[in-house]
Amino acid sequence: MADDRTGPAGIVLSASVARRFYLDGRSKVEIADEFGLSRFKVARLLDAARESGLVRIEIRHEGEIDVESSVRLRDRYGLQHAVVVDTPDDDVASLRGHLGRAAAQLLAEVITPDDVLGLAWARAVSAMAEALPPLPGTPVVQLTGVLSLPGGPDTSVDVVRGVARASGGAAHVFYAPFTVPDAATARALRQQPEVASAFAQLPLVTKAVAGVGQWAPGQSTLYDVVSDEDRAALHRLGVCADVSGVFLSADGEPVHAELSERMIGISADQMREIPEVVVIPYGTAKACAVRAALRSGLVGGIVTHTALAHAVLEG
Amino acid sequence: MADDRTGPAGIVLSASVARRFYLDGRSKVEIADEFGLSRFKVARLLDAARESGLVRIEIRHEGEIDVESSVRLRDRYGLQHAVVVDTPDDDVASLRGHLGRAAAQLLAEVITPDDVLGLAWARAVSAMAEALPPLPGTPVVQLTGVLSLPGGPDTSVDVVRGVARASGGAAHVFYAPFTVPDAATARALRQQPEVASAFAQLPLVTKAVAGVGQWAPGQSTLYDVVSDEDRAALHRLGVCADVSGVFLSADGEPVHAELSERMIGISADQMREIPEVVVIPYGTAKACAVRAALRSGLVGGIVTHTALAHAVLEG
DNA sequence: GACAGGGCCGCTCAGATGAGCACACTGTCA
DNA sequence: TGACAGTGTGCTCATCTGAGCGGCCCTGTC
Repeated sequence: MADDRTGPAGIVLSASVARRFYLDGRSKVEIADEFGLSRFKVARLLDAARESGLVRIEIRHEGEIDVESSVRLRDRYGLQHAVVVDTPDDDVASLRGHLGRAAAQLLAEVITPDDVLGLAWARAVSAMAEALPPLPGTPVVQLTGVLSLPGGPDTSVDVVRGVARASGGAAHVFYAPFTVPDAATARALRQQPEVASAFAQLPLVTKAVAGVGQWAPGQSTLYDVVSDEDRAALHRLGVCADVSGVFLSADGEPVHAELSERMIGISADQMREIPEVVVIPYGTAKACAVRAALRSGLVGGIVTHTALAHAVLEG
Repeated sequence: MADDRTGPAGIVLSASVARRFYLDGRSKVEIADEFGLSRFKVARLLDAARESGLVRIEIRHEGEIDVESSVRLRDRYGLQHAVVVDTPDDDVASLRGHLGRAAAQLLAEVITPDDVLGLAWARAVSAMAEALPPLPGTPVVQLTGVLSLPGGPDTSVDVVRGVARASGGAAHVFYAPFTVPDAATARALRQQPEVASAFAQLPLVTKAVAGVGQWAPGQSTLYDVVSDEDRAALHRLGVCADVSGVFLSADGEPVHAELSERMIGISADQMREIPEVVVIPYGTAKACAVRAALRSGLVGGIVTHTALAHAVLEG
């Protein structure tokens, strides 16, 4: 008859004890003395209170960052950093701005004076570059050739130059297109001193930022500029995603395509050597490509929005 | 530049660590190993996370009991038990039923086979008695004379008898009115064997249940049955509350009135000797009387509803 | 380049804590 | 009455934890 933990007195006692422990920060010994219980009894009451839901602990951030999804992404894919921004995604330009700013904050936070930054070309990377505060003398390396879109934003060269100018570090840039008509031209371009010099920096790059495309119309800038034959060929090879020109199958395996021979940019092997590659994907349609990128092991960081994070996690 | 705790990476790291610690129950050492930090750093992150509101701990009960108010009442007045029922208070009969059931649960929970139960008369005490499960052979003692209301509920005798019958314990009852016309009659009644025998049990009573009245029209059954002169006399003496016929000033001091001489019931001194007296007040109008009762030190337990609890705490 | 100031970090050690064990009590059955 | 399973409680000891202290690095100044 003595004490039934589910009765009113038990509930109120548990709540009192829980309040003292969790909110007032008292030790269990103090609480035991105060209530005339043994410290073991206090421990059991507290366990029961958590078990029964009387004490609820929630981890929630008031700001823009969706910590729940961030942590889940980080844990699920063993990432170094994951930042999920809780922002409406109906307006793509605004969304890209939000992600760019979040990525800029992330980069500013994790970069050290010893880092060498690599930048691939993507619209989200441009957005990030615009929001980036001056970095501590960080050298910046261009990872991909120029994919010029009429009326589009800055080219990869412009972005790298801009970031390096602000940081005061060296800018390792090269003027070459991302794709060329044949492999021989690509080989010749790679021999050019400027290109070769930039590529020689690749092993030194410690942090890089890239976009993610899905191999489908409107989901990859690269997809949208290559020929129908190239599109079909990569489809046949099972390409699902491209990360700055590195093609991946749905399960994250790098796919070497003939098109790769005709591109001036970082390879899968080179990307693997970079300690942390941060990607900035957006749009729920890209969930499959993002999963491929995260599974590939090439990517160590992600900045995205809630809807895509959910799509990736629930798939 | 290294780690700014307010940046996205810092927030997500804090959230990860907090999740591991608070939700997964890992130790700080384990977490430190997992994240490559020192356990001190983990401790600081967790402190900062709580400080900043990233981790929120709330104590809340899903059921009828308002644990927040219960704990506050209990702490504020140093009570042994406080149970605040979160129930609408527009219908008095229904409210009394809720409080009666809660009080019955409380009593059933805290009573032991060694206890002797005293019952004063109040409508809420009747409601409690109706909801009370059989107690373990508990003797029951009547604390107050009979206040008969035409068409009212059971008298104090009926209530005591009913509870004792269910418990299988002795019923110490007496048939005498609560108030009589003069002090001499009261003294004579107290000499009667039946009354004297019941009163002789008073020092043995370990738990009692009573109502609380406020000395105002409609706020005290006693007020409503005594003469205008008595009402005025007690007003002049500064009486604010009556707890089963024990009169209290607003600051909780017992007030001895001439009327007390003409009553057959427990005195303030006798009540003080009872280890725990539980009161069951309701109606926000009684806030002042309840405060007086709780301050008096005569009362060790309270069962009430949220609105009155708030009124008492905020006054 | 030297140096003082300030903040951050990890170490030490005493105190707090939890897992596991032993014991007491209760109600049940033979 | 006595044996016994089940439950609740507190003890022991190894581990975990936090306050305080001192060292280290970074920064700004001369």
